Amino acid sequence: MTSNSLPESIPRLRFAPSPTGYLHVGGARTALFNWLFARHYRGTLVLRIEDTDVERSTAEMVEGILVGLRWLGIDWDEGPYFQSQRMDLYREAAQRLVESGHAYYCFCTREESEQRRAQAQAEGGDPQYDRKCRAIPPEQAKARRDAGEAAAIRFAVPESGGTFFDDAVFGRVEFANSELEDFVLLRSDGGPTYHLSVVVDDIDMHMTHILRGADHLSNTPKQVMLYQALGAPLPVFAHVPLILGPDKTRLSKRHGATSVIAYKEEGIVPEAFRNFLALLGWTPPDSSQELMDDRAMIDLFDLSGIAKSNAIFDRGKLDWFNTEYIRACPAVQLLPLIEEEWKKVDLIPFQTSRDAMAATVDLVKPRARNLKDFATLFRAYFSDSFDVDPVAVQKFLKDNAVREMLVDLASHYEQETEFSEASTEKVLREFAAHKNVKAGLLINAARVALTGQGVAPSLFAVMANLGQERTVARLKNATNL
RNA sequence: GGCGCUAUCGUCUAGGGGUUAGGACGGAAGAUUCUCAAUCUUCAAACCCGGGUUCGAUUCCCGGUAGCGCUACCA
Repeated sequence: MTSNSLPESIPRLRFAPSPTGYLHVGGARTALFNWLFARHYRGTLVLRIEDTDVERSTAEMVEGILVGLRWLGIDWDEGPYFQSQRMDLYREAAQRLVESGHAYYCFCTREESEQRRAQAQAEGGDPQYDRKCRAIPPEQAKARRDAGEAAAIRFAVPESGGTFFDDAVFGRVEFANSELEDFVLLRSDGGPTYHLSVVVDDIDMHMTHILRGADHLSNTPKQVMLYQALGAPLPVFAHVPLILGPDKTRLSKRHGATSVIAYKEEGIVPEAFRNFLALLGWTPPDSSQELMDDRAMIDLFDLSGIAKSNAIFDRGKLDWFNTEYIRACPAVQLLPLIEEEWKKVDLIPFQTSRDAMAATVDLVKPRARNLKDFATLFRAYFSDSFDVDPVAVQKFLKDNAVREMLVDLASHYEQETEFSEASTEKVLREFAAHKNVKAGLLINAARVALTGQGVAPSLFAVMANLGQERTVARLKNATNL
């Protein structure tokens, strides 16, 4: 292990996912909190991959996590470190614990101990490991080891007393030691278990704050014992309540998307997702402040704002954040994301300049719910090949006389030398008066012909944006819808 | 089962010994009439239950209940 030479004033945090192939929502929120905390206090954020379970760890599994973090916009200062490359460290630590009497060799096979566990439980007894091997004298254990007998290393939990820690969000949490079994530190194959590798790494990497999901709350006393046995100071523990599905059970695939990438694919803007996630379990000092950019979240983030109770993932609220972000975001910033959506549907916009694209994005974005809308609902604003919503036709364009009036109107527009929002409106209203129909009738009908949709921005703004040529062509096409 | 944690509108939450219990999302109604998934206005909607402490508990304490978590040679 390296020696601790870092000033205490610089917080060191870590996000330590296991390589599950994708970044799930809960992990993303944990990562975000760590990131917000680290940035707020100008600390260091370390990424560490907990891949001690070799069977479940592949490069692709790791990549999935990184992809999720990158999309979310969470960066880190150190790492990624891989626990699989630090095995010696864990073995050494386990060895030291045996030597100091804090741990012992256990020769029970997994099957044996499981069998005895099951039996004890069946007899209504304690299902904990029966500590059989704890009684083996150290010299004898060593002899058996030297003879090549396979053994795990178990931590020797004190048989009485209690272990406590002061959690930054939950306060003091205390456990009776009798509740804790002699847990395995090092498997008989020489690989560390989670408890050993986390605390060895957290000590070695000088972590000052452990911000993680509350599912680790009950595990923490074991880790506290390890810190103590290893002679290391305790970091600040801060456990964060879990995110649940709408049915109040743990968020899982049953609830739909659990990978953050699924939200990218649904057209969610990363900033909006971050904002939404941050407010799941955290509230800024002014609780009425919900829409926040990264700067505001970083400035305001603090452990004191973290809730104790679990939160339910509310998709509706996420969509609201998303619409708010799209609306507030300048079109030029949105454009790269929108272009990705266009690519997916092979849409090549007819606009000849980015300024023109941006202007059109600005026109339609108040009605956008997600990025996909720009390639689907709003397709007609960027492409001449677009679908016409049959419901809209039914509602506004079912009358043949109206369709013909649109064609008639088109020829009026064709002759205009000016083609602005004001002039197009003037022409249409005068035309309607002539025909003795309500302007609204024509406006709604023209909307469908121009955009394929029953919902759109102000019609004349749409006309001005589309330009004279396209407006005329689409109106003339009204009889074919 | 044991242990731990939690409990305010449907959801995210604020608050806190005396409040009309606040905000946001969602919902409902209305306005606008050039559509609405835009905008504006209005409304409905909560302190889990039972004891205790107290002049007074939603708030503090205890118990219950419920939910979640942990209880692996997974992380």
